[in-house]
Amino acid sequence: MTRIEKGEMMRERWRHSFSEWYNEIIERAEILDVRYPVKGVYVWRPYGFKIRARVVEIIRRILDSTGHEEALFPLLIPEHEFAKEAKHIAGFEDEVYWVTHGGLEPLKVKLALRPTSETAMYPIFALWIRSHADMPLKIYQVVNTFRYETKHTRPLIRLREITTFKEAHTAHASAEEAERQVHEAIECYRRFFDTLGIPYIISRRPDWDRFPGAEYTIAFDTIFPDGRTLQIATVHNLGQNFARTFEITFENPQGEQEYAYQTCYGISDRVIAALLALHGDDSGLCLMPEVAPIQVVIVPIWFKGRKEMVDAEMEKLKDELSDFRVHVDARDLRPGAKYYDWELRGVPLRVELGPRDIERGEVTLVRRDTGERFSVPRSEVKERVGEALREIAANLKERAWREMESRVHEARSMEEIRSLVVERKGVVRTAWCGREECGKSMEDRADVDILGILDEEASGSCTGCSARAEKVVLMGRSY
RNA sequence: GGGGCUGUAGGGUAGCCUGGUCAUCCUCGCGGCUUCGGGAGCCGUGGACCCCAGUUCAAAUCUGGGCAGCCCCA
Repeated sequence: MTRIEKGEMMRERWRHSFSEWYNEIIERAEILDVRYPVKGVYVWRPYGFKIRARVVEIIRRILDSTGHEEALFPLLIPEHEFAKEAKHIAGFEDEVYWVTHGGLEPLKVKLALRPTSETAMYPIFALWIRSHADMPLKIYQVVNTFRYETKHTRPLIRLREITTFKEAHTAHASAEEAERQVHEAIECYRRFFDTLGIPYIISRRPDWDRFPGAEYTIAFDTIFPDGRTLQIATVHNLGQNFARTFEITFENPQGEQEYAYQTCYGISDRVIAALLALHGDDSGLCLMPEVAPIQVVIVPIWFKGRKEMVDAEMEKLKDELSDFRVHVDARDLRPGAKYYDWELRGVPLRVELGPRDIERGEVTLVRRDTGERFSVPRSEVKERVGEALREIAANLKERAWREMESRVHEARSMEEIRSLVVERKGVVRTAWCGREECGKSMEDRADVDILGILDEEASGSCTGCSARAEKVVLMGRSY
């Protein structure tokens, strides 16, 4: 049996009862406690929180290295600022939480809990920016945001409190520079998802589905095992829309006042949902070594009369592996119970150490992703563990990409689109004439959304109206 | 947006239709002894009817409301 076949066998329930798998694993692996008594908000447990912290560190590293600076803006936004940009508020008004009282006293100015931070940041950007020399301004923050979701909430996927919104906001002295910033943001996010081994499809959202107040929106989507897509990142070119509203002006080199050109982009908790969901299997999580709180778990195999010898060796082994995040499981449980436990939690590599290994001068390694068990000489353990972790990361990434690509289909008729998506086969690529009216009609007739327009040449005729095709679009059902 | 289902120890459940005994079983927690190369065994022990109101001699069970969760459709 090949490694790939072995891995596939471990994903029956993951693939066919994904929703059930997801809910169960999130809780059993101690990522979140979903029992908090408010709808759509959840508790990060220590193990999940460590994963979250690693994910945040990766995006920080990427943003810091590309000239972004971290800041922190307030959670509360006064109503008069929030309401300034007409399209923006229209897009959010039915999902904003309002603080209306201080104690028993009604507030004179209602305060919104940020659903996103444009209207918190931009009045201040207007104070910070005076000349072209103050730009580019590239600010980001990692914060919680609130949205009164009316649809079915799901842990990390549809939240009322997004706990880990990584939002960046930039301002530039020209439209061209803002356009370049959009591309830089896309490259940053590519690196981020590549590091996490999360596969993605990049597309431009149709005009009727862009961010409220944006000129256009570029989105990253991934595909879950149930065939539904998950938006995992968006990048918006705001043009001068917000700058006009918030009077973000600067003096250009010619000495004239001009409105700033802005972009913003963000990634929510959903990236963690994707990270956990896409790399799992029937035994539980399968964490990328980069974000695993424990990369290597050492399980001692004790026998009567030889426990001290095993423990002594185990201490030495732990020191030898100190370059990695190592945990020694010295609990008074049978080894098998520990194996199941750490597999559920997704520890990428297990090291078993018993009398037999010690006699042979070896240790036993077991890979979480493939289940392979093999012995390595004790003298090479550090190198071999490092090598195994690298292979696991590469395999997880490759497997996730292969899995996602198997859910992308070509369709040439409305019926084909409909049946592929309804049968939960994933998403479809199809040709479109580019007219909004036709696009919306395609969505209605197929009962499937147009997710985005791909950056590809179209050929043939539009699947919706038979006119000449201008675009290739991605259609599917999303979370 | 529409519809359906559910809430009983930390987790999973039986009981509810047809109101009445010490609320069932598995898992789990704690103490102890023996064990340990894929979920250990034995002994002892601990822990629950979502909340508020109503009906009734009597409510986990019936009725209404609230809160929370799950599923399906748009």
